[in-house]
Parts: sequence; structure tokens; C-alpha cells
Amino acid sequence: MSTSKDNPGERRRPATVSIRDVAQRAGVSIATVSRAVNHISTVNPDLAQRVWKAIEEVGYLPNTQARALVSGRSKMLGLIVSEITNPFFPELVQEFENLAVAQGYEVLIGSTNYDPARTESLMRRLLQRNVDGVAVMTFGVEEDLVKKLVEREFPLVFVDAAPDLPNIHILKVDYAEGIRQGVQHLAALGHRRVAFISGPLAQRSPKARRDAFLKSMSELGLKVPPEHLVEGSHNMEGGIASMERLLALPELPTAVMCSNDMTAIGALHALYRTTHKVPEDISVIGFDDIHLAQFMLPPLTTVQMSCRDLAVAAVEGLRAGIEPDHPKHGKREWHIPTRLVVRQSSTFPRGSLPALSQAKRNDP
Amino acid sequence: MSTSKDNPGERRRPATVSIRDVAQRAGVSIATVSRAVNHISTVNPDLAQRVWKAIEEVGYLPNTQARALVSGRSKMLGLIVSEITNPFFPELVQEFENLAVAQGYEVLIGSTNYDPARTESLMRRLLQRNVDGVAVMTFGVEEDLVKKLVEREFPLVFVDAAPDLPNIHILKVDYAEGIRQGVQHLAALGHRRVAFISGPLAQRSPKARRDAFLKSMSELGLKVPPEHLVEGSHNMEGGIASMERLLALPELPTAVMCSNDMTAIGALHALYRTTHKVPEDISVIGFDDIHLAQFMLPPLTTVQMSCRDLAVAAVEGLRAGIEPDHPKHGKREWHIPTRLVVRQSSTFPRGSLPALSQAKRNDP
DNA sequence: CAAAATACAGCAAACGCTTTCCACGGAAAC
DNA sequence: GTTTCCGTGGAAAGCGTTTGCTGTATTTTG
Repeated sequence: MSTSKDNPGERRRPATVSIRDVAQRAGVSIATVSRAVNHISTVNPDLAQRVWKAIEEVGYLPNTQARALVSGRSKMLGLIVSEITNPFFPELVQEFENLAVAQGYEVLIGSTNYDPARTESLMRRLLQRNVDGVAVMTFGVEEDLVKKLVEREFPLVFVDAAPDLPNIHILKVDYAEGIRQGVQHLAALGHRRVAFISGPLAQRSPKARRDAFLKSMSELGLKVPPEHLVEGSHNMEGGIASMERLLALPELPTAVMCSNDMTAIGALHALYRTTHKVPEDISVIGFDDIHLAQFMLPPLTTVQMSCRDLAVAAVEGLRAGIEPDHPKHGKREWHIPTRLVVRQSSTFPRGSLPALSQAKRNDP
Repeated sequence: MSTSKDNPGERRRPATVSIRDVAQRAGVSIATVSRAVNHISTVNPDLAQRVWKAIEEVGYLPNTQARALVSGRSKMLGLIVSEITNPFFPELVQEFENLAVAQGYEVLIGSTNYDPARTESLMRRLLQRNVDGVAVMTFGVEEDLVKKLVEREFPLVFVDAAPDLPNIHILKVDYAEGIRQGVQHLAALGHRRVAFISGPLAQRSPKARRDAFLKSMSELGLKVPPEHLVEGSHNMEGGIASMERLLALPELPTAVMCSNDMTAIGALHALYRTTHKVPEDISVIGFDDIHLAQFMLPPLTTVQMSCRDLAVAAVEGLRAGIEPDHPKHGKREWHIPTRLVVRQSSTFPRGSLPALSQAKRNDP
């Protein structure tokens, strides 16, 4: 029956306004209301006018669930991140959400916290809620996570790497570009002993960053002794611990690159507690360029990976997989550039004059 | 017709497994499957067993949308925050989400960014998605935001203040408690000139914090000259700017309390750039106790407002409003305690000896 | 001016699920 | 042995939308 029956007291929970109320008010059938709402051209403009007026008057909001049921599209997207409390992700979430909402989608966010069980149940939740697609923005994909979804031809977006299957989109972050810029920046300043604090190497993306670092170093003929490669955890605690390990070394590096900004911030903190000055004694470079980076002391030189770029590609990728007539329908790979942002946490190594005089080359 | 009809090739987009597939597989009616899924006691255990087995085999996930449509419950909660990029909120979101999910709810998150238009459309989105309740955790409620929802008897949770209406729950944060502890802590150390950097005073909660500060100060007979009260913006930029204004004063305060941690962190940064040392020259106290606080240099003394407490109260409040037989059904106010966490950003004012003169340290 | 084409409102059938109603037994009560 | 009752499962009625089809004015065409 219509929600707006004669007995106004006997409603369900929320006195929800349905399409029938609008129809009654406007004196038309619900079909006409539906068509008016969806801007279907066959409806008489006068009638449409009347319908819109009625909608305004009764305060009607189309029920998305019912719509989803019949259209098979929930207009919801899943967004999986590894840790919402890592400052990079809120920035990404923000961008993603803005873009998605602008396209009429709602976003269901979940964080894996690197816990497979949690990830498993997260996937189930998203499927059950009938999301139209999922962007997996955790920078380290658990393999089994994919399988669950790949079977159906489900629109998915991954970062860095993913199986080569229809409707699986992939955001190829160009780590090499930005990291090479960072390494060359340091080398040009005269640094020869550059250490690297990585993320958890079990994950693909931290590994890719470290590899890019090693490649860039070797391109310049610079050696990286194994003790200059330490494994962090992509958070501040890991950055602090890793930096402390580096500081315990008999021969200190003159510069440290970090796999992400939180690690770099942790490194800065570890250094503040010592007598070593940043950047005079040790230069520090981060990765991500989170908002916080520019407020560090000194402001952090870092490799920027724009979360706007990431979000745009993710949403477009998803839409391309969902909407059959999306312009980029065929596209499956999206290039995400990175670039160095020089601030004040990097300078000449102590005792070395501008890069002209590479006087002290302790490293062959 | 049934999804599992004779022509298995002609499905809609995602080859979704429906309740009918399970029924067919288990050789029972869909009603039986439904009852088994919902653990209704009247179903024969043997049959239930068979149903569960079939569910497992075909990989069935109940369609939440369809469920919501008929039950009138979407099992989704709205969570409104002011700025997802403010580190306090991701921590809150995380807690809230964990609790909600544990109760079978999904969470739709939105940030207002202090923009009324954005807030307006956010509300509309949430209503349209049929969320069962909304927690408005932005610490400064826009009045008109309430009206939209209050008309229906919609479960709502607010922080600090809200109209006195059925199903409107309110999280009363006990600012006085923690802030008094902070002020007394400073006074006990010997501070007499304590400045306060507030949040945007147009909002209720920043104002409440400032009032709590003023009250605590006057309780101790300490005067606060107007120039020691500066208005920040609850972010780092505001903290930096406000601290700089304080530093330009002819007579500096010996301690600064801040309305939230990001402000305090900004203040710390502003101080680092000068010759003033924290805490030797100026003590700094924050509010919130975000994760970052303990990693500051020096680790930040701050008033803790547990976002776990907040999240628990918010979820319980919402559930109390949604589920008619919830234990706390009548409850409408929830008390959120705050307490001082002393770290290393606060100490004796320079030139003053330990607080012998001042009676006794009376922080609990 | 009749016939055909067009425009467009309304009916009714899904969408996947829950819930209510009812029929069918068998067990307990008389 | 008949009646009452209860546990059980099948059939059907929605939940709020969209949409294909039907039907009726209205307009265009020959």
C-alpha cells in the first residue's frame, strides 16, 4: 500500500516518503514520477514540472536501495586501505570520496590493518553490500584477496600489480621516476653514502620502492652496503627504530631515503634526540608528500606521489569497469607519476663543498 | 523469474548467487533457507545443516539491499566528521568502524570540511542511502543540520550539545575534568602566566574547552589577560600562527594550553623555530591525545579524550535508538571522561624552583 | 476526412529477500 | 477415536523502484 494511507499514525519506523506520496500529490502515476525523476524525455514538461513541485513539497528522496535492487547497481564503491590511521590514507580517502560522490557513488571504506582475517571479512562485507567495484589501495596485495573477486567479472583496481584479467585495473606508480630524482638530487649535492629505510618487504610496493632506489644508485655507480638497507614498517615507530639502527653503524650514511613519509618523520625524530643535525649532518628524504611533510622541522624533502592522481585513476578505473559506455572503457593500466619536492631536509654533506669538489670519496 | 532458471547464460552483470540457488541445492524452499540463515529456532536442525552446507557450496551471500528493503533497516550507520585529514578523526573512524562492524553495521563516512553546503548534501546522501542512524562527531554542530533529521524520529548522536528530543543522543565530554587537571598541573609546577590557544570559537566544543580553561584558572585565582587568549583553527597552521602571535607579546606566557593536539603540535613547531626551548622556556599542553602526541619532541603532555570511549558511546547510543530492545534503550546522555597525560612538554617555569611555594600537587 | 503515426500516461511485472498466512501432518488431551 | 494443539514448511504478499507494454488522445499524412 501507499505509505501515505489514511491512518497516519500506523507507519513503520522512519516516516519515509515514497514515490507513491509524490504521485498522489502530483496526481499522476508512480511511473510518471519515476520518469520525471530520471529526466526521461518522453514525459510532458508540464507534468514534470508538477512532479518536481510535489517532490519539493513532500520532501521526497528516492530510495537508493530499491533502485539498486532493480538496476543491479548499488552505486557504491569499496575502498580498501591498509591503515586508516596512517596520514597518507585519509588524504587519499578524502580525494577518492570527493570524486566518487561527484559521480553519484557512495564509498564504503575498510582498512585491512595487514590482517588477512580482517581482510577476508572485509571483502565479504563489501560483496554482501553489493558494491559495484572495489579499489584496493593497500600497497601490498594479499593474493587470496584477489581470487574472491576475480571469479565474478568484478571491477577492481589495484596499485602496482595485479593479475591480467578483464576488469582488473592497475595503477602503475612510477616509483623509478621520483626516486631517481631524489637519488640524483642527493648525488648532485655530493652524497655518496646514502642509506634506505624500506617498508615491509613482504609487500610488493615497498619492494618496488627499494628496487627503484637500488637501481638509481647503481646507475650513478654508487654502492649500497647491505647495512645501509634497513627494513622499517611504514610508520613512525619503524622509522625511529630503523634510524637508530643506522646511527649505531661505525660509518654513518650522509643521507637517508625513506620508503614513505611517516618513516622519514620517525627518522627525523630519532635524529633530533641525538646531536646529529638535519640536514647538516644527515639529509633525509621521504616519499608520499603527505600534508605533514611540509610542517616538519626542517620541512621534509620528499618524493611526491599525488593522492589526487591516485584517486582520480582509481575512480576512473572503477567507472570504466562499471559503466559500459565510459570513455576509457578499454583502458586497464593507469600511469601515476612521482616527482621530487625539494624542501629543507636535504643539503650538502658536512665537510663537502658544493658538488664540484667531491674531495672526500670514501666509497670507491 | 528465478535467477537459477534453465538458461544459465542469460544473467545480469555479476553472476550473483541468490537464495533460490541455495534452496534448489538443498532441496528445500527459499523460506526454509531464509529461516536457517536467520537462525530461527523453528527450523529442523537436520534441514538447517543441509542448508548451511548448500550455502557454503554455492558461496551464497545474502543480499543486504533486498534485506534492507523489506526490513526497513539498512544496517548502515552514518558517521560525520569535520575533517578526515585531521589525525584525530581517523583514529575515531577506526574505532567506530570496528565497533559498528562487530554489530553487523556498515559505516558511511563523510566529512563536512566546515562547509554548510557540503554538510547539507552529505545529509541528503545519508538519508537517501537509508542509514539507520547518524553520529555527528564534528565538534561544532551546524544547527540546520539537525532540523533535517529531527523531524523524523531518526536516531542521532551528537557531541556536547543537541536539542532535547527523543532519539537524539548526546555525548557529554567532560572537558572540565581533564582541563582542570592540566591547569592544576601547570599551577603546581609554578606557572602563573598560562595562555590558551582555542579552536574556532564559532563552534560549540572549542568554546566549551576555552570556558573550562578559564574556569579552572579563575578557580586558582589566576588571571588570564585577553592577549593570552588567541583563537586558532584546530589545525597545525592555526597553532603555528597563534603561537607566533603569543611570541610577539611583550610579556610571554610561561605555559600554553591548546584546544587540541594539532594546535599544540603547531605551537611546538613555531617554538622550535625560535630560541625558546620546550619545556624549559615554555610548557605546552595539548588536548585529545592523538597517536602522534607521544612522538613529538618533546613528547606532548596532553589531555586525553579517548576516541575509544567516544566511539563506544556513539555506537551504543545509535544502537539504543535503532534496536527497540537494546539494554540502554532509554539512555540519552553519555558521559565521556577526560584526563591529563603528563609527558615531557611541561615542566617548571624557568627561574622558578619546584613548586614548594604552591601548596600541593592535587592532580588525581 | 479517414487512416496512420506519434506522444505519452498508466498498468503491472520484476529485482532478492523477509514475513505472514495457511495447510499438513503428528502428538497430546479428552 | 475424535478433537485440539503445535511444530513445520510451502506459497504468496509485499518492500520502493524501474521499465516494457498497452492504451488512448493528439497530430500528421495521403
